[in-house]
Formats: sequence, structure tokens, C-alpha cells
Amino acid sequence: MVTAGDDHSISDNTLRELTGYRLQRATSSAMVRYKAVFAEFGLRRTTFSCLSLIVENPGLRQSQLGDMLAIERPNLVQIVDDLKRGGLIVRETSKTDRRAYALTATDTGAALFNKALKAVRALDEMMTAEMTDAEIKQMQSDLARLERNASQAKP
Amino acid sequence: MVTAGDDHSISDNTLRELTGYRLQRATSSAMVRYKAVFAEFGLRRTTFSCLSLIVENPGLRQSQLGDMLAIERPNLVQIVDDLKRGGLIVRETSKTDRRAYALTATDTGAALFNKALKAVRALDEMMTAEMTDAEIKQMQSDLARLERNASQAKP
DNA sequence: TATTGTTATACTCTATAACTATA
DNA sequence: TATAGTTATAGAGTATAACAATA
Repeated sequence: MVTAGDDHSISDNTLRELTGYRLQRATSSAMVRYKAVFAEFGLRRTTFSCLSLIVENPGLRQSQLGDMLAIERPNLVQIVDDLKRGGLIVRETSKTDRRAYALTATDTGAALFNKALKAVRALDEMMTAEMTDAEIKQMQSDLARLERNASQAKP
Repeated sequence: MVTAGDDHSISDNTLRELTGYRLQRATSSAMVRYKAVFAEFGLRRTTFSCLSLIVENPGLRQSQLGDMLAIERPNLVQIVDDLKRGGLIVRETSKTDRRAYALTATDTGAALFNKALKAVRALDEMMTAEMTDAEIKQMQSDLARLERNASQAKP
């Protein structure tokens, strides 16, 4: 029997065959890099994705943001605050529902987002280097399937 | 222009094309399910993966665990404590280095791990339902590539 | 009554600095 | 001096309960 104490080759064969393990490893490695890119623009992962949706959907409400990104409403407060304090979005009370706020990106916010998006896409290309467009597309559809299957109600 | 306030179809086209976004979404959905499975056995994600390595590599030291799983040493203390308190591993001072501990799974620990592993594999199969073995293998190799590319030194 | 956004709070995972005991 | 493990601590991200204002 090989004991680890006197050897350098440690095996993780069991874990390496698990999809969840691969997913988690890939994601945490990737997020270190994405985090650094976001930080160059004063953003975090959550503020980047919220800003993306606000740029793409002017007038969006916080509840819609939360639904789309699976973020609990209390956790959106600081995210929206950060974007507002950075001058990237404006928050106006909705004309049809005075409880709600309509979120819209400022020109500054849209411009910053587009610059950040370019950098994120460059990182994406670096991460998928040596993969063909078809392989990337297949992998993205696989990831969407995993998410869909994982979100299904328990059998 | 379509404003979100008066519409139900909100678009996330920009985000959906980003590999990092797909990765993060898939992982966080998946981890909710894995977490529930681990909990059935009194485990967490981190205690499960540590236990797996200890079962597979008897006598493993904490520093080796940390290197393999990219866990900082301070964060291993509670993980190893949990496994020890649950009677799943034993911790003996190494005979060759009195600073270090040799970690070994107990029979109870190995048995529990094998039961948990079965449940995790069942979840894996549910998540990859409708995928062929070749497709799963391809996806796992893609995930390994993403992790490798992300871990590379900055250009 | 139900919903929008908020506050307060807690739990997990992660990260760093500083310590101890051995090497 | 370097390494193994520890302690203390801080920062994210996430989750729930309870509240005010409005629908």
C-alpha cells in the first residue's frame, strides 16, 4: 500500500470523475480572473451582471433584476447602491407603481460597461483558447443544461 | 424602444454569451443540490472532498490536502476538526516529522464516504441526463481546460 | 392581502497576518 | 531560516425574518 507520507504523487481519481467537482474547480479558478478584470473597472461580479441587465433593459426594477439573476432582494440593495454611488445608473420612482424604482444606466454607466465587457470577452477568449467556436457553443449549451437540470424540482 | 417597466420579457443576451456567466450560473445551481446531498451524510462540500482524498491517500498531511484542493491552510483546521469529531478520520503525529499530522480515514469514515459517493454519482447522472457518455467526457475535459487556462500566469 | 424595497442579522467560504513548535 | 499547523480576523456572497410604504 502506498501511503501519502512518503510519496509525492497524491491521487484524486474519485473526485476528478465527478461533474460537480470539475464544475466547482473550473468556476473558482475562473472567478479569480474575472474578479481581477471587474476590479479594473471598479466593479464586482454582481455589479457587472446587474449593470449589464440595466443597460440592456432600461427602466428595469430591482425585483426583476433579482428574478433574472437569482439574487435575493435584500442583497440587491447594496449592489444598486454601489452602482448609483458610482454614477453608473439612476434610480427614479416608477410612474406606474410608486413602490418601485426604475433603474436606468447613465451614459457613463453604459460606456464603462462596454469597456468592461470588452475586457471580459478577452478573458473569455483566453479561457477558451484552443477550442473551436463549435466546441465553445456546445460547452455553453451543456452548462445551460446542467443549470436547467439542477434547478428542477427534486424527483 | 422597449422599456422593462411595461414589459415582461427581459433580455440577458449579453450575459448569456459569456462563458464565465454560464459557468457561475451552472455551478451555483448545481451546488444547491450537492449541498443537500452532502447534508444527508452530515457533510459539506469541503469535508466531502477532503474525506475523498484522505480515503484515497491514507496518511495524507493537511498541507497536501490544501495543495490538492486549493484550500488555504487556516481553512483546513475546521474541516479536519469536523471530520475528526465525526469519527470519520484519525489524526496521528507523523513519525518522520513531528510538526505534521498523518490523516487516515476510519472504517466508519470510509463506509460513510462510499455511501455519500453513491448519492453524489446519482445526482451527477441526473444533472447530465440526456447526455451521452462521450458528451459528458468532452464536457469534463472542457471544464478541466477552462480551469487550466484560468490558472495560468497573467500574460 | 400581496408586493417593493429596506434593515438587521447570520452563516458559509475564503483570505491574510501573526503566532508555536518543530525541522 | 523555513515549514506544519494554529489562532484571530476580515471580507465577500448568500439567506431569512420583520418592517414601512404602496398596491
